[in-house]
Amino acid sequence: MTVNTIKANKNQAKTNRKKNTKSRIQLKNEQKIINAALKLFSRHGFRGATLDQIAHEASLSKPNLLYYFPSKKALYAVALDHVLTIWLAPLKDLDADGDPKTQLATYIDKKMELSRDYPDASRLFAMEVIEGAKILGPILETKLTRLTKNKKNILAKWSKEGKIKKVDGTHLIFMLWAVTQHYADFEAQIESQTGKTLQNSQFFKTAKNSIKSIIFDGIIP
Amino acid sequence: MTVNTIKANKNQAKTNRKKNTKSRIQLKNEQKIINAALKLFSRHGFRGATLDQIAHEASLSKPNLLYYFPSKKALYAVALDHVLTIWLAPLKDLDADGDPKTQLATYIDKKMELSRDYPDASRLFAMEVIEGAKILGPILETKLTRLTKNKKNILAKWSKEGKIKKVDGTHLIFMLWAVTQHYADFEAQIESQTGKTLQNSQFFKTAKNSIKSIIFDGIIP
DNA sequence: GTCTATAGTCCGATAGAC
DNA sequence: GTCTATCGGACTATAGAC
Repeated sequence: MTVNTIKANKNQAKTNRKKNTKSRIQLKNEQKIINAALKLFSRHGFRGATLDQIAHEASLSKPNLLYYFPSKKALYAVALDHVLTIWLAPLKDLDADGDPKTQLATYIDKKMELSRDYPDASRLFAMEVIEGAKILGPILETKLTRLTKNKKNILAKWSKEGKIKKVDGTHLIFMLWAVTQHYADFEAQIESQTGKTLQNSQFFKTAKNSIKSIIFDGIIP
Repeated sequence: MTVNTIKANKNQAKTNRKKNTKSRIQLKNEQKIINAALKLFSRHGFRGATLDQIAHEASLSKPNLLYYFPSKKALYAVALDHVLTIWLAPLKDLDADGDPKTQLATYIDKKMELSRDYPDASRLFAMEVIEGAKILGPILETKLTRLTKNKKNILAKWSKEGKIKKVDGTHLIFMLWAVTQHYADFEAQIESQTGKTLQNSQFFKTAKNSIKSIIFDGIIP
C-alpha cells in the first residue's frame, strides 16, 4: 500500500474483526474488483473507465463496489499500486556480481514474460505516465529513482571493468523499458502488423531473441 | 483526410464559396482547434478530454467549436489523421539504395526530432493504440502494413547482401518505433528520472547517440 | 460566425430497505 | 453485505438571438 494511505477499508470499524483482518469473502471480492479495475482503467484511462463497467466486469453492483472502495480515485490508486510492485521486480534482481550478459538477458526475458502475462498492468502504467503521472509522480521520484540510481551504478561498474561497452546507463535502461513494454502497450498495432501477439509462443521466442541479439551485438557487421 | 470521410465541413453549403474552399479565418480556426484537440486528447484520451477544455484552449466558445466540427468524435478522428501523416514520413524516406547505417541513422534522428517537436502527436497515437486502436485499426491494417512490408523487404535485402547482420526486420522496426517514441510518450517518467526532457539540447544529443550506438554496435564488447 | 441558454444524457456517490 | 432508487453535477449537443 505505497501509493497513498487511502482508507479503502473504512468499513472495518463496523465489524468485530481485529484491525487489518478481512474475511475470505472480502479478500476475494477486493481481488475481483482490482482485476476488473486493472482491465478497464488500462484500456480507457481514469476518466474513460466507468464504475458501472468495472462493477459489471467484477459481477457486482455499483454500490456494492463502492462498499469495498470508497471512491473511484481510491480504486485507481490501489490498482496502480498493484501494478508497480509487479513491474519493478525484474530490475531489482539485476545483480552486480553476476555475468553482465546473463544478468541483462534474464532481465529482458522476465520483462517480456510480464508483458505477455500482465499486459493490462503494463498498459495501466503507460496510461498513467502519458496522462502526466499525476498520481504516480511522487513514487517515481522517490522509489523508482532510488532503484534506477542503484542499477545505473552497476552498469557503470561493468562498463569501467570492460565487461560491457561504454554506454550511457540511463539511456540503456530507458531502451530496455521501452522495447519490452512496447509489446504489451502497442499490442493492437503489433497484431495488426503481424497477426500475432505474445500469446503465440513462437512469436514470443522470436521477439525475445531479436531484442537480445540487437541489444547485445547490434546490427552493423 | 484518410481516417474517415467525415463531414467536418457540412457548413460549406451555407456559404457562396465553391466546394472545398475555405476562408482564411476558417482555416485558421480549424487549425487552432486541431492543435488544441491534439493537446487535450493526447493527455486525457477521448473521453477524458472535454469540449469545454478544447474550446478554451483554442480561445473559442463550445458552440463555436461545434460549428467547425460536427461532433467530438469527428474532431478526434481529424486530429488522429493529422498525427498519422506526420508520424509515417521518416519511415517512408528509408531508401533501399542508400547506405544502411546512414539510412537508419537518419531515420532515428528524424524520429527523435518528431518526439521532441510533436510529443502530443506521439502521445495521441499511443493513447489510441493502447485503447485498442478502434478508429485507427483499419488504417493500420492497410496503409501501415503496406509501408512496413516494403521496409521489411529493404531490411531483408540489406541482410542478404551482408550489409547488416541477420535480424528479424519486423522486430527491428518495432524496436525503432518503441525506443524513439518512448521519449515523447513517457516524458513524465523520463523527467522524473533525469530532470530533463528532449527540449534540453545536450540531453537530446546524448539520447540520439546512445540509441544509435546500441542499435548499431550493441553493448557486449 | 459567434454567442447565451438549455435540453437531454451519463456518471459518481449516497440513502435506505432487506 | 447487497440491492434498488435517486440525487446532483458534468458533459455533449442543439436552439435561437444577434
